[in-house]
Amino acid sequence: MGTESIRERVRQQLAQAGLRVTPQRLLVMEILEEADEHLDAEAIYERARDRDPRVSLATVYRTLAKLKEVGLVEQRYFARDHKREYYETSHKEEHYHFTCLGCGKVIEVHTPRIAQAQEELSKALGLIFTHACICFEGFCPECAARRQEGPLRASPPTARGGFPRVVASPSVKG
Amino acid sequence: MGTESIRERVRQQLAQAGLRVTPQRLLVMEILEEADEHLDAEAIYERARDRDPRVSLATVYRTLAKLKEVGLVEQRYFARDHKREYYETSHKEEHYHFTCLGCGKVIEVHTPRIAQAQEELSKALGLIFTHACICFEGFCPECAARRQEGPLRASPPTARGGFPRVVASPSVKG
DNA sequence: CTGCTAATTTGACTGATTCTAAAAAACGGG
DNA sequence: CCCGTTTTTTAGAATCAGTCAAATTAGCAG
Repeated sequence: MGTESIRERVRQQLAQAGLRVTPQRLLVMEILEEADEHLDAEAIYERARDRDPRVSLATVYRTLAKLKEVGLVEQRYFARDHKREYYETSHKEEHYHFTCLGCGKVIEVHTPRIAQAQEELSKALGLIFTHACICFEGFCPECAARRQEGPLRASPPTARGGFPRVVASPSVKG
Repeated sequence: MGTESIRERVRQQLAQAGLRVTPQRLLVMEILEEADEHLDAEAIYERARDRDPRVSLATVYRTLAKLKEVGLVEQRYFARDHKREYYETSHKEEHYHFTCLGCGKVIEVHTPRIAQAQEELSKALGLIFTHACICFEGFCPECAARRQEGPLRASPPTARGGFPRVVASPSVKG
């Protein structure tokens, strides 16, 4: 799937959502689609500016807000560095995020338990769930193993400029 | 249980954690113990200052960080207004938080599913979970009912000065 | 082409949290 | 009870992600 077809699809999605199709919006969506990691506004801004100087940070923020509003992207928070908003496109299946405190890598995990919890709580207490913010942290198998030997310094490489890669993992069946 | 016995217990807890016992720390812990709601640093600061002017906001922040470090208090984020850190003492049983978008109230919910998810994921993927950040939002039964009639304005009373009460709820069995 | 409207830009602003350097207070030994 | 050492507190300045505002620009209907 080349850049052109991404642009074309995004163009349709934007139009369908009743949003104007602007170069900036296309660019932001394109960057998010291409990314294999979770990006924050600043990272998106940097990448966008490289390709088209007619983008400002404020526009990236506003664009992300719009895209989120119409459901094209989703906002995430990670346990560490909870104050930064990360974004990903929302076409992927339901998943949650696990941040490794050793290496900083973000692992996507799949489990039906969260949805199950919501259903049960909804039924038992009459609550209506509209949104959940779920994130986990701990150690990935590699870092856990390394922890056996020397005591691990708990300070992960706080990815400034080098954002943690996202790793998908098989799901756990309910 | 009077104020004195709280102070005495906290005094021991602090000493046991290897922390110096200062009036400010006792006061912060006391305020948290007495609170029936989740407080942020500023709210704690205001209450502390009323009782003892020798407290600064910076100290409240640093004290909370210390207390969290040794496990006496826990930090929470709520879905909306995720930029604010809320605190509660950590002697309560495992629970999660549900924020009502209608009235702003925070409901404590109990479910074994989250722990179950962590166990399963841990077993399946070799991950070690050390911490999780879980919060839900949606509508409480009352606000959900009200939503049937008129379309609900989704802007909840963003508790400045009046923080949402915490309501405990029965747990859902596994 | 003209004008209307929504979108963008730049730069200033906000507000929660953290840092800094100097002053004060707590602990342990004498 | 007093002292010296070490930690803590203080007040104010700094930081940093995110937001807002005024002026500018672009898209599109007529």
